[in-house]
Amino acid sequence: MARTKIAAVLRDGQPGTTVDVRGWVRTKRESKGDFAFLELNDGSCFANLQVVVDGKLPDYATLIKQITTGASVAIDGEIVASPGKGQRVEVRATALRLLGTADSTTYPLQKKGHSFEFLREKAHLRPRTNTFGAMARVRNALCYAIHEFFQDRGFLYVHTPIITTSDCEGAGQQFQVTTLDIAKAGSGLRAKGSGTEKKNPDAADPASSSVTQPLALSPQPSIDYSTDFFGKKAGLTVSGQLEGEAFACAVGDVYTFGPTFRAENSNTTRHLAEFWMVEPEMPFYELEDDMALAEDFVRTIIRKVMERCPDDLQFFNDRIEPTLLESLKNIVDHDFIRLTYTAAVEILQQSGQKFEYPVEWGHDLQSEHERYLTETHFKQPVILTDYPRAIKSFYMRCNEDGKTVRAMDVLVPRIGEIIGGSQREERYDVLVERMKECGLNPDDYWWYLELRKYGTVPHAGFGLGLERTLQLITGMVNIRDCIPFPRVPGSAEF
RNA sequence: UCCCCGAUAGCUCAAUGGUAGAGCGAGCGGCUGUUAACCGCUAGGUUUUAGGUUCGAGUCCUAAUCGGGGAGCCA
Repeated sequence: MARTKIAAVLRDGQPGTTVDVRGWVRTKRESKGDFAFLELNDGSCFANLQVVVDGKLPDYATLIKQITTGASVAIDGEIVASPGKGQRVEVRATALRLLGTADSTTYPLQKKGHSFEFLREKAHLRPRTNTFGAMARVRNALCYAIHEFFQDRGFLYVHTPIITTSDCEGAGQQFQVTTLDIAKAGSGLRAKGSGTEKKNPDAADPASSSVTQPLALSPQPSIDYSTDFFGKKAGLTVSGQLEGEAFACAVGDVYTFGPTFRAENSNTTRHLAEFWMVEPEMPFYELEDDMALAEDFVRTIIRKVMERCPDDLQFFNDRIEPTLLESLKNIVDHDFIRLTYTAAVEILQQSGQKFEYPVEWGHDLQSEHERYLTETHFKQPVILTDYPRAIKSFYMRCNEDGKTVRAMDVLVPRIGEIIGGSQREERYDVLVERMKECGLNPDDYWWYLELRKYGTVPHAGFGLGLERTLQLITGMVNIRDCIPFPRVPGSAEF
């Protein structure tokens, strides 16, 4: 008999038919001597399958004692209508095989709730819990919806490199990739109190006195990268955008969807050192087209996950965030608010709200400002555009006012920025000037500039953080619970 | 990286500077077509680590480590 998944049994199982089901025991309720109930879960759906094990089965007394929370079993049985409440059908076991025990005195997952902090230390076992099983299915449904959205619209899925030698992607600190002998190269910045670190060569450089301290190895003046694997300094990608533009300016609408790495010492509920990002890039798009796509994208993928994972989302609504379904429906059903950065600053300044940081044109908006706009003022997602050029990246198209760029951020309640995008600067001369203005060397971007030198076109794109989207969709507070095995500063176990 | 808070039984948490406890989980027993099952009993501790103050420290002080929340960087 072929194994049947529990989702299929619960959805389609007809009383009178026989099945082979396998999975992990969530709980056992024993009726002395007579029979026992097993709650079986195989991850195929949120619900457990109730299995009734009769006391007359061979070796019942021995087996049932060894079947504890966490044990794995294979069961042949008959589907019967369930006389009890809570399930349409259940399985009456005719044969029971114990595949693996889980010693109840040491198995970490008990028949009770656990804190997420505790489960993060058991990342290999937490997918066996309600919350993380649901997260895995929602994450899968979300990724499916993302591909579907772009494929339906004729976008090409392109693979941009994970390893890059363009040290100048401009989106954050890179992890270094090297085959050089690290042991001889010095200690990382995380090594506290080591006297050797006092003479950091960057310490006196005002350009590096940003609030973000890189965790990557500090460059040693003596290192000759021409002897390294790629013949020059290499790192893990912080964005596939620049390479994405190369393909957008050749084969039309494209998107990338892959892992992204930032070696920033960010310790928040919204940051990971390794995360997944979706980056579409479209030729002949201007900012308005970019915004329209981004909005359609966010609303569509949320709607599809709601359609495909109703049980999982109901669980998140019941146990994690009571306003979840309401807020998701609000996003799906309403147009996003669109306004310029300048207009947003005016709203904030006239709000009468007391902010810890003052609102001033030219400064980037703080978390509290973004939250006020999305959670208090508009109570729905907001797309802000035309930010001051001084606080945005070099590749964003300059407006005629000389003060702003064609940038757009999609802000959502609870999470803040979920999408960052822009129309790209397609004018060669303007881009070169802008690079210099940002303190970059145009020579380092020679191939990126050639995209403007030869057959340049207006184009635009954006990036969406997958795990932040999962925070939005599931209501989970900490982004570390939205990725199977989180990587954050000081932590990459598993 | 900065600010704040925390670390006590397997888990979640109590405990005036003076004998370390509860709930849940676990083990055993009872009861029951049960479903966060229920009832009783039992076991379970170098109070994160290293120093210090004190007659005496889970409690006060210093440092380290780890964790959480907030901020910055950003997706």
